[in-house]
Amino acid sequence: MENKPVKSSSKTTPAPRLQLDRERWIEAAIDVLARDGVTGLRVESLAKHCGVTKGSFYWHFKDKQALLEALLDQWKEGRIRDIDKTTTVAPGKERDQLHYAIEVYGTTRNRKGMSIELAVRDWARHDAQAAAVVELVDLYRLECTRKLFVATGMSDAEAKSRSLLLYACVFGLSLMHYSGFDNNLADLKKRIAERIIAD
Amino acid sequence: MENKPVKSSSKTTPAPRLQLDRERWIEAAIDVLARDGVTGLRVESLAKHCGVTKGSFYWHFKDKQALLEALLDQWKEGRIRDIDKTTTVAPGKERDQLHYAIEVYGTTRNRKGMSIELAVRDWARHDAQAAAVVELVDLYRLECTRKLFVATGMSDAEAKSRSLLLYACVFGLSLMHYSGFDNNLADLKKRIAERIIAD
DNA sequence: TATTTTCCATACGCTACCGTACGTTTTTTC
DNA sequence: GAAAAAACGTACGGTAGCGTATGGAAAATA
Repeated sequence: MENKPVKSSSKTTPAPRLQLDRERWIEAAIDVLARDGVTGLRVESLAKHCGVTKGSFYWHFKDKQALLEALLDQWKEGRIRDIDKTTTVAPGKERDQLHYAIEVYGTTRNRKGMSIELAVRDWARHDAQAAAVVELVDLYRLECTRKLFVATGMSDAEAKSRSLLLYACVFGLSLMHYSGFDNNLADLKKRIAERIIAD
Repeated sequence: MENKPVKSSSKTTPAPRLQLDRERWIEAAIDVLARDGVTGLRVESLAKHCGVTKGSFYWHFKDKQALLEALLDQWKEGRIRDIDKTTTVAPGKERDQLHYAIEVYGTTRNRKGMSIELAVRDWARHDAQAAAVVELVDLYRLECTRKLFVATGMSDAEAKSRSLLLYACVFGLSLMHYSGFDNNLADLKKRIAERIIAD
Protein backbone atom coordinates (compact mmCIF):
# COMPACT_ATOMS: atom_id res chain seq x y z
CA MET A 1 0.00 0.00 0.00
CA GLU A 2 3.07 2.19 -0.02
CA ASN A 3 5.38 1.31 -2.88
CA LYS A 4 3.96 0.06 -6.11
CA PRO A 5 5.56 -0.02 -9.52
CA VAL A 6 5.10 2.89 -11.87
CA LYS A 7 3.98 2.44 -15.40
CA SER A 8 4.24 4.61 -18.45
CA SER A 9 1.05 6.14 -19.74
CA SER A 10 1.13 3.86 -22.78
CA LYS A 11 -1.79 1.55 -23.32
CA THR A 12 0.28 -1.53 -23.96
CA THR A 13 2.18 -1.70 -20.66
CA PRO A 14 0.17 -3.74 -18.19
CA ALA A 15 1.66 -2.52 -14.92
CA PRO A 16 -0.69 -1.03 -12.34
CA ARG A 17 -0.84 2.73 -12.20
CA LEU A 18 -1.60 3.09 -8.54
CA GLN A 19 1.61 4.86 -7.61
CA LEU A 20 1.31 7.15 -10.55
CA ASP A 21 -2.10 8.38 -9.61
CA ARG A 22 -1.03 9.02 -6.09
CA GLU A 23 1.76 11.13 -7.49
CA ARG A 24 -0.67 13.10 -9.60
CA TRP A 25 -2.77 13.87 -6.56
CA ILE A 26 0.24 15.14 -4.72
CA GLU A 27 1.38 17.25 -7.65
CA ALA A 28 -2.03 18.83 -7.95
CA ALA A 29 -2.08 19.42 -4.22
CA ILE A 30 1.23 21.22 -4.40
CA ASP A 31 -0.21 23.47 -7.07
CA VAL A 32 -3.06 24.42 -4.79
CA LEU A 33 -0.71 24.78 -1.87
CA ALA A 34 1.37 27.29 -3.78
CA ARG A 35 -1.68 29.30 -4.76
CA ASP A 36 -3.92 29.17 -1.71
CA GLY A 37 -1.87 27.80 1.17
CA VAL A 38 -2.69 24.82 3.35
CA THR A 39 -5.99 26.24 4.47
CA GLY A 40 -7.03 26.58 0.85
CA LEU A 41 -6.43 22.92 0.23
CA ARG A 42 -9.85 21.28 -0.03
CA VAL A 43 -10.47 17.69 -0.97
CA GLU A 44 -13.43 18.34 -3.21
CA SER A 45 -12.01 21.32 -5.07
CA LEU A 46 -8.78 19.41 -5.50
CA ALA A 47 -10.72 16.53 -6.98
CA LYS A 48 -12.47 18.84 -9.40
CA HIS A 49 -9.06 20.25 -10.32
CA CYS A 50 -8.01 16.70 -11.19
CA GLY A 51 -11.14 15.98 -13.16
CA VAL A 52 -12.46 13.37 -10.74
CA THR A 53 -14.54 13.24 -7.56
CA LYS A 54 -13.86 12.67 -3.89
CA GLY A 55 -14.41 8.96 -4.33
CA SER A 56 -11.08 8.77 -6.08
CA PHE A 57 -9.27 10.72 -3.42
CA TYR A 58 -10.44 8.53 -0.57
CA TRP A 59 -9.28 5.48 -2.39
CA HIS A 60 -5.71 6.77 -2.69
CA PHE A 61 -5.55 8.45 0.71
CA LYS A 62 -6.92 7.52 4.10
CA ASP A 63 -7.95 11.09 4.74
CA LYS A 64 -6.86 14.65 4.19
CA GLN A 65 -4.16 14.35 6.82
CA ALA A 66 -2.54 11.53 4.84
CA LEU A 67 -2.28 13.79 1.82
CA LEU A 68 -0.75 16.55 3.89
CA GLU A 69 1.88 14.20 5.24
CA ALA A 70 2.66 12.95 1.76
CA LEU A 71 2.91 16.55 0.69
CA LEU A 72 5.43 17.39 3.37
CA ASP A 73 7.47 14.33 2.55
CA GLN A 74 7.48 15.12 -1.14
CA TRP A 75 8.52 18.69 -0.46
CA LYS A 76 11.27 17.62 1.89
CA GLU A 77 12.76 15.16 -0.57
CA GLY A 78 12.60 17.67 -3.38
CA ARG A 79 14.30 20.31 -1.28
CA ILE A 80 17.12 18.01 -0.20
CA ARG A 81 17.77 17.04 -3.80
CA ASP A 82 17.70 20.66 -4.88
CA ILE A 83 20.04 21.77 -2.12
CA ASP A 84 22.51 19.06 -3.01
CA LYS A 85 22.40 20.10 -6.63
CA THR A 86 22.82 23.77 -5.80
CA THR A 87 25.66 23.42 -3.32
CA THR A 88 27.72 20.72 -4.97
CA VAL A 89 30.33 22.59 -6.94
CA ALA A 90 33.87 22.30 -8.23
CA PRO A 91 36.58 23.69 -5.94
CA GLY A 92 37.22 27.38 -6.57
CA LYS A 93 33.71 28.03 -7.83
CA GLU A 94 32.15 28.32 -4.39
CA ARG A 95 31.73 32.08 -4.44
CA ASP A 96 29.99 32.00 -7.80
CA GLN A 97 27.70 29.30 -6.54
CA LEU A 98 26.75 31.40 -3.54
CA HIS A 99 25.77 34.22 -5.84
CA TYR A 100 23.74 31.79 -7.84
CA ALA A 101 21.99 30.54 -4.71
CA ILE A 102 20.80 34.06 -3.96
CA GLU A 103 19.71 34.84 -7.48
CA VAL A 104 17.91 31.61 -8.18
CA TYR A 105 15.30 32.28 -5.54
CA GLY A 106 14.58 35.81 -6.60
CA THR A 107 13.85 35.11 -10.22
CA THR A 108 10.30 35.09 -11.48
CA ARG A 109 10.69 31.62 -12.95
CA ASN A 110 11.06 30.30 -9.43
CA ARG A 111 8.02 32.14 -8.19
CA LYS A 112 6.08 28.94 -7.72
CA GLY A 113 8.87 27.36 -5.73
CA MET A 114 8.97 30.34 -3.44
CA SER A 115 5.19 30.32 -3.09
CA ILE A 116 5.39 26.73 -1.91
CA GLU A 117 8.21 27.65 0.41
CA LEU A 118 6.19 30.42 2.01
CA ALA A 119 3.07 28.30 2.17
CA VAL A 120 4.91 25.51 3.95
CA ARG A 121 6.49 27.96 6.37
CA ASP A 122 3.16 29.50 7.20
CA TRP A 123 1.81 26.01 7.61
CA ALA A 124 4.66 25.30 10.01
CA ARG A 125 3.49 28.11 12.26
CA HIS A 126 0.40 26.13 13.19
CA ASP A 127 1.50 22.55 12.65
CA ALA A 128 4.24 20.65 14.45
CA GLN A 129 4.85 18.17 11.64
CA ALA A 130 5.36 20.91 9.10
CA ALA A 131 7.58 22.75 11.54
CA ALA A 132 9.76 19.68 11.94
CA VAL A 133 10.19 19.35 8.18
CA VAL A 134 10.99 23.03 7.80
CA GLU A 135 13.57 22.78 10.54
CA LEU A 136 15.19 19.79 8.87
CA VAL A 137 15.33 21.52 5.51
CA ASP A 138 16.59 24.74 7.04
CA LEU A 139 19.40 23.05 8.90
CA TYR A 140 20.39 21.14 5.79
CA ARG A 141 20.44 24.29 3.72
CA LEU A 142 22.34 26.25 6.33
CA GLU A 143 24.91 23.51 6.68
CA CYS A 144 25.52 23.14 2.95
CA THR A 145 25.90 26.86 2.45
CA ARG A 146 28.14 27.11 5.48
CA LYS A 147 30.55 24.73 3.79
CA LEU A 148 30.62 26.93 0.72
CA PHE A 149 31.50 29.95 2.81
CA VAL A 150 34.19 28.00 4.62
CA ALA A 151 35.62 27.00 1.25
CA THR A 152 35.99 30.67 0.36
CA GLY A 153 38.29 31.03 3.33
CA MET A 154 36.10 32.13 6.21
CA SER A 155 36.16 31.09 9.83
CA ASP A 156 33.50 28.64 10.86
CA ALA A 157 31.64 31.15 13.01
CA GLU A 158 31.68 33.73 10.25
CA ALA A 159 30.57 31.17 7.68
CA LYS A 160 27.64 30.21 9.87
CA SER A 161 26.50 33.78 10.27
CA ARG A 162 26.80 34.41 6.54
CA SER A 163 24.86 31.26 5.77
CA LEU A 164 22.06 32.30 8.06
CA LEU A 165 22.08 35.82 6.73
CA LEU A 166 21.89 34.57 3.17
CA TYR A 167 18.74 32.53 3.59
CA ALA A 168 17.11 34.97 5.95
CA CYS A 169 17.57 37.61 3.30
CA VAL A 170 16.29 35.40 0.51
CA PHE A 171 13.11 34.47 2.34
CA GLY A 172 12.68 37.91 3.83
CA LEU A 173 12.82 39.58 0.44
CA SER A 174 10.16 37.24 -0.87
CA LEU A 175 7.99 38.37 2.01
CA MET A 176 8.31 42.08 1.39
CA HIS A 177 6.71 44.49 -1.05
CA TYR A 178 9.58 46.74 -1.98
CA SER A 179 9.28 47.15 -5.75
CA GLY A 180 8.41 50.82 -5.29
CA PHE A 181 11.42 51.51 -3.12
CA ASP A 182 13.81 52.10 -6.00
CA ASN A 183 13.78 52.15 -9.77
CA ASN A 184 17.00 50.20 -10.01
CA LEU A 185 16.23 47.07 -8.08
CA ALA A 186 18.91 45.12 -9.90
CA ASP A 187 21.62 47.35 -8.47
CA LEU A 188 20.05 47.07 -5.03
CA LYS A 189 20.08 43.30 -5.16
CA LYS A 190 23.61 43.27 -6.45
CA ARG A 191 24.78 45.35 -3.51
CA ILE A 192 22.95 43.10 -1.10
CA ALA A 193 24.47 39.96 -2.57
CA GLU A 194 27.92 41.49 -2.34
CA ARG A 195 27.32 42.42 1.26
CA ILE A 196 26.32 38.89 2.12
CA ILE A 197 29.08 37.09 0.26
CA ALA A 198 32.12 39.36 -0.06
CA ASP A 199 34.69 39.77 2.69
CA MET B 1 -22.59 55.39 12.49
CA GLU B 2 -18.86 55.87 12.06
CA ASN B 3 -17.38 58.14 14.68
CA LYS B 4 -18.80 58.15 18.16
CA PRO B 5 -17.32 59.55 21.34
CA VAL B 6 -15.16 57.40 23.54
CA LYS B 7 -15.70 57.04 27.22
CA SER B 8 -13.47 55.94 30.04
CA SER B 9 -14.23 52.59 31.59
CA SER B 10 -15.43 54.25 34.81
CA LYS B 11 -19.02 53.69 35.87
CA THR B 12 -19.79 57.36 36.54
CA THR B 13 -19.03 58.77 33.09
CA PRO B 14 -22.19 58.78 31.01
CA ALA B 15 -20.77 58.76 27.50
CA PRO B 16 -21.74 55.89 25.21
CA ARG B 17 -19.29 53.07 24.94
CA LEU B 18 -19.92 52.18 21.31
CA GLN B 19 -16.48 53.11 20.00
CA LEU B 20 -14.84 51.31 22.87
CA ASP B 21 -16.53 48.03 22.14
CA ARG B 22 -15.55 48.21 18.52
CA GLU B 23 -12.00 48.61 19.70
CA ARG B 24 -12.30 45.55 21.90
CA TRP B 25 -13.51 43.48 18.98
CA ILE B 26 -10.54 44.57 16.93
CA GLU B 27 -8.10 43.86 19.73
CA ALA B 28 -9.50 40.38 20.19
CA ALA B 29 -9.36 39.84 16.45
CA ILE B 30 -5.70 40.79 16.40
CA ASP B 31 -5.06 38.22 19.09
CA VAL B 32 -6.64 35.54 16.98
CA LEU B 33 -4.85 36.81 13.89
CA ALA B 34 -1.50 36.43 15.63
CA ARG B 35 -2.31 32.91 16.73
CA ASP B 36 -4.23 31.40 13.83
CA GLY B 37 -3.81 33.72 10.87
CA VAL B 38 -6.57 35.30 8.81
CA THR B 39 -8.08 32.00 7.83
CA GLY B 40 -8.40 31.13 11.51
CA LEU B 41 -10.41 34.22 12.17
CA ARG B 42 -14.00 33.08 12.67
CA VAL B 43 -16.83 35.32 13.75
CA GLU B 44 -18.42 32.87 16.15
CA SER B 45 -15.25 31.70 17.85
CA LEU B 46 -14.16 35.31 18.13
CA ALA B 47 -17.46 36.13 19.79
CA LYS B 48 -16.99 33.31 22.26
CA HIS B 49 -13.50 34.62 22.94
CA CYS B 50 -15.13 37.95 23.83
CA GLY B 51 -17.77 36.36 25.99
CA VAL B 52 -20.66 37.33 23.73
CA THR B 53 -22.44 35.95 20.68
CA LYS B 54 -22.54 36.74 16.99
CA GLY B 55 -25.43 39.09 17.55
CA SER B 56 -23.05 41.55 19.11
CA PHE B 57 -20.57 41.29 16.29
CA TYR B 58 -23.06 42.03 13.55
CA TRP B 59 -24.21 45.11 15.40
CA HIS B 60 -20.70 46.58 15.44
CA PHE B 61 -19.64 45.40 12.01
CA LYS B 62 -21.47 45.09 8.74
CA ASP B 63 -19.83 41.75 8.08
CA LYS B 64 -16.56 39.91 8.47
CA GLN B 65 -14.97 41.91 5.70
CA ALA B 66 -15.58 45.12 7.65
CA LEU B 67 -13.68 43.70 10.58
CA LEU B 68 -10.80 42.69 8.36
CA GLU B 69 -10.57 46.16 6.90
CA ALA B 70 -10.63 47.69 10.36
CA LEU B 71 -7.94 45.25 11.33
CA LEU B 72 -5.70 46.28 8.47
CA ASP B 73 -6.23 49.92 9.24
CA GLN B 74 -5.46 49.44 12.91
CA TRP B 75 -2.31 47.52 12.09
CA LYS B 76 -1.17 50.11 9.59
CA GLU B 77 -1.60 52.99 12.03
CA GLY B 78 0.16 51.10 14.77
CA ARG B 79 3.08 50.26 12.53
CA ILE B 80 3.52 53.83 11.33
CA ARG B 81 3.55 55.08 14.90
CA ASP B 82 6.02 52.40 15.89
CA ILE B 83 8.32 53.10 12.99
CA ASP B 84 8.33 56.79 13.78
CA LYS B 85 9.16 56.05 17.37
CA THR B 86 11.91 53.61 16.44
CA THR B 87 13.62 55.72 13.80
CA THR B 88 13.41 59.15 15.40
CA VAL B 89 16.72 59.59 17.16
CA ALA B 90 19.17 62.22 18.27
CA PRO B 91 21.98 62.98 15.79
CA GLY B 92 24.96 60.73 16.29
CA LYS B 93 22.91 57.87 17.73
CA GLU B 94 21.76 56.54 14.38
CA ARG B 95 24.01 53.49 14.38
CA ASP B 96 22.87 52.43 17.83
CA GLN B 97 19.30 52.85 16.77
CA LEU B 98 19.83 50.59 13.77
CA HIS B 99 21.17 47.90 16.06
CA TYR B 100 18.14 48.37 18.23
CA ALA B 101 15.84 48.04 15.23
CA ILE B 102 17.29 44.63 14.49
CA GLU B 103 17.25 43.39 18.03
CA VAL B 104 13.78 44.56 18.93
CA TYR B 105 12.17 42.22 16.41
CA GLY B 106 14.09 39.16 17.45
CA THR B 107 13.31 39.26 21.14
CA THR B 108 10.77 36.91 22.59
CA ARG B 109 8.77 39.75 24.10
CA ASN B 110 7.95 40.90 20.60
CA ARG B 111 6.90 37.47 19.49
CA LYS B 112 3.28 38.51 19.21
CA GLY B 113 4.14 41.51 17.11
CA MET B 114 6.09 39.33 14.74
CA SER B 115 3.30 36.78 14.63
CA ILE B 116 0.94 39.52 13.52
CA GLU B 117 3.49 40.70 11.01
CA LEU B 118 3.79 37.25 9.46
CA ALA B 119 0.06 36.69 9.54
CA VAL B 120 -0.59 39.94 7.72
CA ARG B 121 2.08 39.17 5.14
CA ASP B 122 0.64 35.75 4.48
CA TRP B 123 -2.74 37.40 4.24
CA ALA B 124 -1.28 39.80 1.69
CA ARG B 125 -0.38 36.88 -0.56
CA HIS B 126 -4.04 36.24 -1.26
CA ASP B 127 -5.64 39.63 -0.69
CA ALA B 128 -5.01 42.84 -2.60
CA GLN B 129 -6.07 45.14 0.23
CA ALA B 130 -3.70 43.52 2.67
CA ALA B 131 -0.97 43.63 0.06
CA ALA B 132 -1.48 47.37 -0.40
CA VAL B 133 -1.16 47.97 3.34
CA VAL B 134 1.94 45.81 3.58
CA GLU B 135 3.50 47.71 0.70
CA LEU B 136 2.76 51.03 2.34
CA VAL B 137 4.23 49.91 5.65
CA ASP B 138 7.26 48.37 3.98
CA LEU B 139 8.07 51.48 1.99
CA TYR B 140 7.67 53.62 5.08
CA ARG B 141 9.97 51.38 7.06
CA LEU B 142 12.54 51.18 4.30
CA GLU B 143 12.55 54.92 3.86
CA CYS B 144 12.95 55.68 7.56
CA THR B 145 15.79 53.23 7.95
CA ARG B 146 17.42 54.49 4.80
CA LYS B 147 17.68 57.92 6.40
CA LEU B 148 19.39 56.42 9.40
CA PHE B 149 21.97 54.75 7.19
CA VAL B 150 22.51 57.95 5.27
CA ALA B 151 23.07 59.72 8.59
CA THR B 152 25.89 57.30 9.35
CA GLY B 153 27.65 58.52 6.25
CA MET B 154 26.62 56.17 3.47
CA SER B 155 25.74 56.90 -0.11
CA ASP B 156 22.08 56.87 -0.94
CA ALA B 157 22.28 53.70 -3.03
CA GLU B 158 24.21 51.90 -0.34
CA ALA B 159 21.82 53.09 2.35
CA LYS B 160 18.90 51.77 0.37
CA SER B 161 20.44 48.36 -0.06
CA ARG B 162 21.32 48.18 3.64
CA SER B 163 17.81 49.20 4.61
CA LEU B 164 16.32 46.50 2.46
CA LEU B 165 18.81 43.94 3.70
CA LEU B 166 18.02 44.82 7.28
CA TYR B 167 14.32 44.18 7.09
CA ALA B 168 14.62 41.22 4.79
CA CYS B 169 16.91 39.64 7.35
CA VAL B 170 14.64 40.48 10.26
CA PHE B 171 11.57 38.97 8.63
CA GLY B 172 13.49 36.12 7.10
CA LEU B 173 14.93 35.05 10.43
CA SER B 174 11.48 35.00 11.95
CA LEU B 175 10.48 32.65 9.17
CA MET B 176 13.26 30.15 9.67
CA HIS B 177 13.87 27.35 12.17
CA TYR B 178 17.55 27.67 12.89
CA SER B 179 17.80 27.26 16.65
CA GLY B 180 19.64 23.95 16.17
CA PHE B 181 22.19 25.43 13.81
CA ASP B 182 24.52 26.69 16.52
CA ASN B 183 24.75 26.71 20.28
CA ASN B 184 25.80 30.33 20.38
CA LEU B 185 23.00 32.06 18.55
CA ALA B 186 23.75 35.36 20.27
CA ASP B 187 27.16 35.51 18.62
CA LEU B 188 25.62 34.57 15.30
CA LYS B 189 23.08 37.36 15.52
CA LYS B 190 25.73 39.80 16.58
CA ARG B 191 27.83 39.01 13.54
CA ILE B 192 24.81 39.37 11.29
CA ALA B 193 23.90 42.73 12.76
CA GLU B 194 27.45 43.92 12.28
CA ARG B 195 27.44 42.76 8.69
CA ILE B 196 24.26 44.66 7.98
CA ILE B 197 25.18 47.89 9.71
CA ALA B 198 28.96 48.28 9.76
CA ASP B 199 30.96 49.68 6.87
C1' DT C 1 -41.74 56.27 34.66
C1' DA C 2 -42.58 55.78 29.74
C1' DT C 3 -40.28 55.68 25.41
C1' DT C 4 -36.72 55.42 22.40
C1' DT C 5 -32.14 53.87 21.34
C1' DT C 6 -28.44 50.87 22.14
C1' DC C 7 -26.74 46.45 22.58
C1' DC C 8 -26.86 41.49 22.75
C1' DA C 9 -29.11 36.54 22.50
C1' DT C 10 -31.56 33.08 19.98
C1' DA C 11 -33.07 30.78 16.11
C1' DC C 12 -32.93 29.99 11.38
C1' DG C 13 -31.43 29.22 6.39
C1' DC C 14 -27.67 28.58 3.57
C1' DT C 15 -23.25 26.90 1.84
C1' DA C 16 -18.85 24.55 2.11
C1' DC C 17 -16.39 20.91 3.58
C1' DC C 18 -15.11 16.19 5.57
C1' DG C 19 -15.63 11.42 5.72
C1' DT C 20 -18.45 7.06 4.82
C1' DA C 21 -21.36 3.74 2.48
C1' DC C 22 -22.31 1.69 -1.41
C1' DG C 23 -23.04 1.14 -6.25
C1' DT C 24 -20.73 1.19 -10.91
C1' DT C 25 -17.24 0.81 -14.14
C1' DT C 26 -12.82 -0.51 -15.58
C1' DT C 27 -8.86 -3.30 -15.33
C1' DT C 28 -6.28 -7.66 -13.78
C1' DT C 29 -5.93 -12.19 -13.04
C1' DC C 30 -6.97 -16.85 -13.49
C1' DG D 1 -14.61 -14.70 -20.50
C1' DA D 2 -15.75 -15.14 -15.55
C1' DA D 3 -14.16 -13.79 -11.02
C1' DA D 4 -11.58 -10.68 -8.38
C1' DA D 5 -9.46 -6.48 -7.56
C1' DA D 6 -8.83 -1.69 -8.60
C1' DA D 7 -10.54 2.82 -9.45
C1' DC D 8 -14.08 6.03 -9.56
C1' DG D 9 -19.07 8.07 -9.04
C1' DT D 10 -23.13 9.10 -6.23
C1' DA D 11 -25.57 9.90 -2.23
C1' DC D 12 -25.77 10.72 2.53
C1' DG D 13 -24.90 12.40 7.45
C1' DG D 14 -22.56 15.56 10.07
C1' DT D 15 -20.19 19.81 11.39
C1' DA D 16 -18.65 24.53 10.93
C1' DG D 17 -19.12 28.89 9.41
C1' DC D 18 -21.56 33.26 7.46
C1' DG D 19 -25.24 36.33 7.52
C1' DT D 20 -30.28 37.57 8.72
C1' DA D 21 -34.38 38.13 11.39
C1' DT D 22 -36.34 39.01 15.42
C1' DG D 23 -37.01 39.33 20.27
C1' DG D 24 -35.34 40.79 24.82
C1' DA D 25 -32.49 43.31 28.14
C1' DA D 26 -30.10 47.49 29.35
C1' DA D 27 -29.23 52.08 29.10
C1' DA D 28 -30.18 56.72 27.66
C1' DT D 29 -33.54 60.25 27.06
C1' DA D 30 -37.61 62.69 27.77
